[in-house]
Amino acid sequence: MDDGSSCPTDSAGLLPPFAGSPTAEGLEEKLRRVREENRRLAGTLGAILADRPDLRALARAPASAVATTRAPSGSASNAAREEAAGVTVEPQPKVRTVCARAEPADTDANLGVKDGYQWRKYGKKVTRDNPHPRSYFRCAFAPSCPVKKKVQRDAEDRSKLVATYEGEHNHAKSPEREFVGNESTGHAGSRPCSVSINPSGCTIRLEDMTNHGSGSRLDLETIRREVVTPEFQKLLVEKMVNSLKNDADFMHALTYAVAERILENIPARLS
DNA sequence: CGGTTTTGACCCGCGC
DNA sequence: GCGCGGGTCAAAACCG
Repeated sequence: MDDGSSCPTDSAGLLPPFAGSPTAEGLEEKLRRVREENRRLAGTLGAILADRPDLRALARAPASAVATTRAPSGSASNAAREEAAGVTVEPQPKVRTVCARAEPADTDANLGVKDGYQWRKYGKKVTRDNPHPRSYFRCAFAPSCPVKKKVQRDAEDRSKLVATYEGEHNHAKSPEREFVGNESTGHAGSRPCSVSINPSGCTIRLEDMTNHGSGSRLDLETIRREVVTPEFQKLLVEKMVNSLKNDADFMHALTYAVAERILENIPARLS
């Protein structure tokens, strides 16, 4: 799933898997049915895309430009907040895969704490198809939280990380880790920050607010009170929405996810 | 000293 | 039934 060429959510992902013994007649019959199905789907897709130039452009775009995952569904809003450092994401209710760029200094341990949640590593394993070890994480914020996360470097591209999330959090993000994300300083988690969103990179920059104004220093309690106010949160949400609206990559990923969701339902309607 | 990470051992599902 | 491989456990090591 590295460059998307083998991504199961490409055109091949529209085809249902087959089971049973692969006799020549059976395979020919399956091939014939697959071709018919593809013709029907192509026709339906063409009709859908006829009046949507943005989706047409997206359909032509390389799969690597959008997320690589198994059958996608659900809200794409998670995409924006996942993995602060240049990430393409597609969410899924139970299992979803996130691809991210790895900083050279990243270690297996700190790969687990970049998405706003607190992770506890409980295992490491070298798998057969990848020379890089796979790390296993559990959500450390709530002991009862069922979410697990697997992180492994891409077998061919060391700079690419693949994180697989299983389950959904049954709690809010850890407040202490909420501000983790300014990895260049490594101190953002313990300092009061302001939030600015970079529309081009889908990243949220956390700026030090301890030098607020001309030397006047805001104390932590003041900032905490400010941050939890509905006004601040509303402003933050509005800012995020505006930034995401202006982010072509995000909009492409979103429309791609919506298009795929629609296509998922087409075979059931036609049959 | 308590929490976290490491790592070898173990468990379990799956294919043959 | 057996072997393989992925996932998890748990004791030891490590770290702040």
